[in-house]
Amino acid sequence: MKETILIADDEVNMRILIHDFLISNNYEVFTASNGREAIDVLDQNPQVSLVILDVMMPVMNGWKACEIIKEKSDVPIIMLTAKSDEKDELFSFKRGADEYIKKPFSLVILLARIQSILKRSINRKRDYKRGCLVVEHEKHKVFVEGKEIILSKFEFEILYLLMASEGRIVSREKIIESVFGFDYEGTARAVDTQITRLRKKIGVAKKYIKTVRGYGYKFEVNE
Amino acid sequence: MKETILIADDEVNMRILIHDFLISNNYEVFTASNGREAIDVLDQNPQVSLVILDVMMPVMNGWKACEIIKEKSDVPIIMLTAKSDEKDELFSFKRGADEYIKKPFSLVILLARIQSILKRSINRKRDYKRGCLVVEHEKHKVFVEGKEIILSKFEFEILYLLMASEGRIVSREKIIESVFGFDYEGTARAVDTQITRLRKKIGVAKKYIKTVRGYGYKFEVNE
DNA sequence: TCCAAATGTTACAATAGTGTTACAATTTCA
DNA sequence: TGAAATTGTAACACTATTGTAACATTTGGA
Repeated sequence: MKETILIADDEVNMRILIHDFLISNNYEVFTASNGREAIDVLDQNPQVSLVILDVMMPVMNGWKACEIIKEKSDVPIIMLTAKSDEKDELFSFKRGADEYIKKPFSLVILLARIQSILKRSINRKRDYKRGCLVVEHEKHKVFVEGKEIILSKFEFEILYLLMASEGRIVSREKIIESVFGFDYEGTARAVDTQITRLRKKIGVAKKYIKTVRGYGYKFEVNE
Repeated sequence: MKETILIADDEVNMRILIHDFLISNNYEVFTASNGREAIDVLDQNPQVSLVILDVMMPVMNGWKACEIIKEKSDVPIIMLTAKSDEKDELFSFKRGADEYIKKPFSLVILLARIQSILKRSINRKRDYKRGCLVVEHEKHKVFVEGKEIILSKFEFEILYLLMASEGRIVSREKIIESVFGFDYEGTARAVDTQITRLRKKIGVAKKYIKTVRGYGYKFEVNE
């Protein structure tokens, strides 16, 4: 059974970006363009298991929506904000938000937070074990044949993204969008370099990371 | 581009009701009065992006039709039933239905489910199973008699295009436009070469790719 | 501040994919 | 039947894609 996530953001591109990313990671997704709408969708769909609220929205902002939602249910809430003001963060937590993510953020980080929260609320799996490769997201650790491997931030996130998309092709554009951030300006070849470094570091586990010529990369275990 | 929906229900009033409602909501609609007809319509119109099946129909009921349709492709299916029996619901899901709506239902609910499903499956390509040939779009894999075949990008895309156009002739121009891109500058003979290579790689499944002299190529399974 | 790690770009090598050509095979139709 | 049109296919040269090392910059800590 798929988990259902509700996204509320007034920027349509942001909604689509997150929506598509979550769909491709096997979630059911609803969207809303302001706080009022989010509350309506939530009333109609009690199966929603997590809410993502942008702080800045017309009609009803994220803070207010968060407060109202938390009065009625204890569905977990992630707040998104462009402000880096510490006061805002405190403000969100006081109103019951479970997580607080500053824009811009990478989708992989968002996914990790979502999985972390869902695990907390329904005992969901978030570490990956495939063949001789183990990735523990919370501890940010990677093991190959039981031996710990130190990866850089991007190497880790690319590996995590590929494993979360096991069996499916992940294009360079997708990797850039999800890992480097949607405002990344560089060339797609940077992905190749990261993949090369990742493969070198994980040694024998490199066999799981396959190149799909013309499309991108794919994580796959043949056994 | 309008989405196309196929409705199969033996009650003519119900067909007309749903048909008119969907037309007025800007969908393209086909209708069928039993499961057998639904499958025929689907075979003739691979662009159908969602199927609504009534469970109780003469000739071939909704369960059976659902099963047969899902064997060939993964087009989303909504089952309609008058029974409120829990077992039926389980039965439908087991046979691959994506949604299950109990009669009587409001058209607004139906529309909401349709939109939700189409949103989910937009940009998601179907998998095809024909004879000894299986093509999984998302995983980008091709199997002949269960054995995986590695195809290049163009070979894969031509095969996919032909299968999506099963039974109909696809001209070289169409293939060029769809696969090579509208700005392709080369000769149409490049298609012939790709077809040759494709046939060679898929071995026994080559019998499905037929040359239609003077027109192009056609994917067809005779059994 | 300084150092080490991380990162993106560039350049070049290796590989896989592709289009064209030429000729063979087949089909069409008068 | 025989010539013309169409298609099949092998061989070749050319392109595109990817792997990777090396380098220059940037970043983040001591």
